[in-house]
Amino acid sequence: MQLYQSPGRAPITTMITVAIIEDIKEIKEGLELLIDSSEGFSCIKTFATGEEAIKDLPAVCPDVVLMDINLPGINGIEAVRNLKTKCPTTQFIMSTVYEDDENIFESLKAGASGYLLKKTAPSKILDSIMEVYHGGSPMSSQIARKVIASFQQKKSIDETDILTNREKEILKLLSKGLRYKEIAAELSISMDTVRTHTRHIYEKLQVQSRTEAINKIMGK
Amino acid sequence: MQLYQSPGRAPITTMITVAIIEDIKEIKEGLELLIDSSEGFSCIKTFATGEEAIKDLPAVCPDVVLMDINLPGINGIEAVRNLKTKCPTTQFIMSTVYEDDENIFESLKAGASGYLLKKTAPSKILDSIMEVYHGGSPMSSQIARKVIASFQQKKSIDETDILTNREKEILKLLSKGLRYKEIAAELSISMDTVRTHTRHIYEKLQVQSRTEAINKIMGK
DNA sequence: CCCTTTCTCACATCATTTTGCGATTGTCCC
DNA sequence: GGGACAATCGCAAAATGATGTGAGAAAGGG
Repeated sequence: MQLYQSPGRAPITTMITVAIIEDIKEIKEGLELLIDSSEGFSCIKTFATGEEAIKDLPAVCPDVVLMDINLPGINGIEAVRNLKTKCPTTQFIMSTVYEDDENIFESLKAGASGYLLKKTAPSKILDSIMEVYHGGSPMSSQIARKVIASFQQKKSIDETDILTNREKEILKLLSKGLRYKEIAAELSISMDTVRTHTRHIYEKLQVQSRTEAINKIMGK
Repeated sequence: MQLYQSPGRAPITTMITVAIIEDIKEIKEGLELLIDSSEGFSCIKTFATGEEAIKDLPAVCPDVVLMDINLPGINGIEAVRNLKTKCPTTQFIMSTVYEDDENIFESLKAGASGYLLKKTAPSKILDSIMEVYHGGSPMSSQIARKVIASFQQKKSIDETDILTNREKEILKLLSKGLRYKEIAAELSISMDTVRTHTRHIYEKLQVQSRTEAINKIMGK
């Protein structure tokens, strides 16, 4: 099946082993063909569901796994979370149609190293497998920007200029989960003053609860 | 100075304006020449120190800034932190000889969108400027991996095995700041059930408030 | 079949938070 | 001095959250 391998060539010593988890039959077989027909790559296993992968993938632990996110039953993110612990050296590349922030971050946290859109060109897919195998993290620069943006969201409390210093101080303590009476004790002021500051904070941030205020300032 | 621009060609309408902050004269002039001699790019300003840039860059706010990290006086990261607020639309690409984790993250947090090593080939530098200008985040996949690694250290809610799936679900909504009644509506269950789940969550996490629970699970 | 876990719901009570309306004291600036 | 703002405190009502107790239904394992 090595369509592009010249006959008589010395055996490839560094064959990259790949597994595919993908529920759509056509896509799965397309990827399998792409990989098996490319020199230096071998698709050693495919699965249609996360459950099957969790059951049988650890026995082989391929170099790279292409994991669909939208799977029936347990999704690809959960599958990676589970499998990454059993196959720590395996590199996981998520595959999805959506460029959804939540999924991107959850995937990365779950242990994925790369993130590809399904519309990605076949040659790019092979590049990405190579890249992740060699310690890189393939992702479009658009996705990289989202990842970076999540860093920048975390403006530390002090950068907000709409709150006074005292209000920032109160908000910090609020975010630590202290109660009004504890904050009052901490700052040696009355509980009513804490109430007043909190009210002002909420008004300025346009929220109506502690958690909302924290989320608004700290970023998600 | 447009070395590579064919004579008689129609004027470029979308010229990308670039500024360079770099204390080593040779490198600075090399970059300047590279940019000015490339079609579609214009180096409108260069600085040898962060102080000068902070003083005079806001007047021009170029599309892209190449910022050296190791500058005398205030370093490139501080300079970006300062300049990004004054020129929010300007994209900053950090330039450095070291692939240092700490610097990478601090730069990104400060507002940089890309990260290049000084050994990067000239053509790649131009590519990166284009990329960052078009909303991407150019970085080597090695650096991307480091960025991703920092994500994986953050335990996500789902990794807690002491909570049931339903409880995790409730906690996610709690962390978004929703009220009990809103959570109940969201999950189509009664408010009392939300209360019960919340109580169990608190018992398992050994906390006694929403904020404490969030802090405990989300980590610092 | 029994036991455990999970998810569900109810009633009740107390604590805490959120919100409304005032008010006093400084400080800084025009 | 007048005005704007920041920080402090008080009272009080309404809303929400936290906690105790109990309990039924469904699922899964031994």
